[in-house]
Amino acid sequence: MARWEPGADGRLREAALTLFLERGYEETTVAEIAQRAGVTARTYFRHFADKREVLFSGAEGVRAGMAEAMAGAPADATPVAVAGLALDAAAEAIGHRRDFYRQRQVVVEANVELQERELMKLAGLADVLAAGLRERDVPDPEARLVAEAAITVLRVGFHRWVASAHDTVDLGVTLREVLGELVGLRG
Amino acid sequence: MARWEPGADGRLREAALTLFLERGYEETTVAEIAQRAGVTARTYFRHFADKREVLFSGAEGVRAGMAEAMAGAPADATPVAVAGLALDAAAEAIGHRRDFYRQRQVVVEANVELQERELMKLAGLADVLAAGLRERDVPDPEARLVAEAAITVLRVGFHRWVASAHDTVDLGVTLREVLGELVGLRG
DNA sequence: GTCTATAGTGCGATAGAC
DNA sequence: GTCTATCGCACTATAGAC
Repeated sequence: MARWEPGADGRLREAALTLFLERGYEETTVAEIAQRAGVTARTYFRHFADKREVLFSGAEGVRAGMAEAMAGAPADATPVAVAGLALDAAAEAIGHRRDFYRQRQVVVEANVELQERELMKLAGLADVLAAGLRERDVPDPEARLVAEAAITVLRVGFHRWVASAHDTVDLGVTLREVLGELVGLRG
Repeated sequence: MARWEPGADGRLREAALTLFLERGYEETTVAEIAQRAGVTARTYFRHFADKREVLFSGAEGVRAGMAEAMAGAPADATPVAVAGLALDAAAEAIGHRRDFYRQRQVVVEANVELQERELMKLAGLADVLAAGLRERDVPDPEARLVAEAAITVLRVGFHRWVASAHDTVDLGVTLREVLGELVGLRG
């Protein structure tokens, strides 16, 4: 038998979400999460930079998907069209686990620290988008604005999607709808 | 002579910004800020909910200004026009102290925790905007989208403004420019 | 105004995989 | 032997409880 069971990372994530749902984020200590996952608190902090990060480690996959989608977009695509493809990729990375994100959302909405981290992760995605647009020679004032606008679409659309009463709602479709509404805005 | 000097609040704010600029946010303890302001750490936490909040207490004035501007907007104004008036009010509350916000920005950009709090304050302003639009009978999916889009304008425009090399740039003008760019976006 | 719990860090030791 | 994941302990500062 191995000295330790493999997959500490996944066990910690699952233990954390379960405990946060049962007793709340603040009322759960890192030591308790670690114990439930069969490791020590010191190991928790080796996997996650801080207590909150256990709920947000999925963002890396989204970043990668968006960057790849932008790099592969047609050369003549407009900035907004490129952002649309990046949003499609985000939907691809997120949209197949609505149950998980609904549970996670309950925890996040109950705690300000977690909301802060969520916004920071979204800001990081905006940076990825802006960098991807600049890579395609979109000049910086416009690249920044389109990137931030696309993240607004992601935030608003994601919220509609997790709050929706129907399982059948597709995240990708929702994001495209919101993007259409945004570019349709008039003063 | 009074038992304590008046304006502990203002002294704490000033002491905090000075120390954060000199030695960095993380390297400064609450006890040091309190000592420089002539109070105890306990008093610091009576004035500010946590260590970070000392840099963000100005947000309340912005909230109030935006809410008032929206309530006073013409009855036939479009949602985007109402958001524009709210942005004008935000510029009014912020724009006259560019030096302060430039210094503050140096501190915030050097620390992730502070960036998280900043994003949370902006999200709070989005809530104010959405509520103000709903008050004017703008239905909720649109109210939310316009509110979040306006905060995108505020974020992008504020950043251009503090980063500008010229003292003469006006925040209100900048926000109007960015709002125009956003509603001008096409797919 | 003091006391305490918890988050988070640094470092050395350990045990297995390769 | 090297590399990696873990433990265990000592330690500081925040933040809240008493």
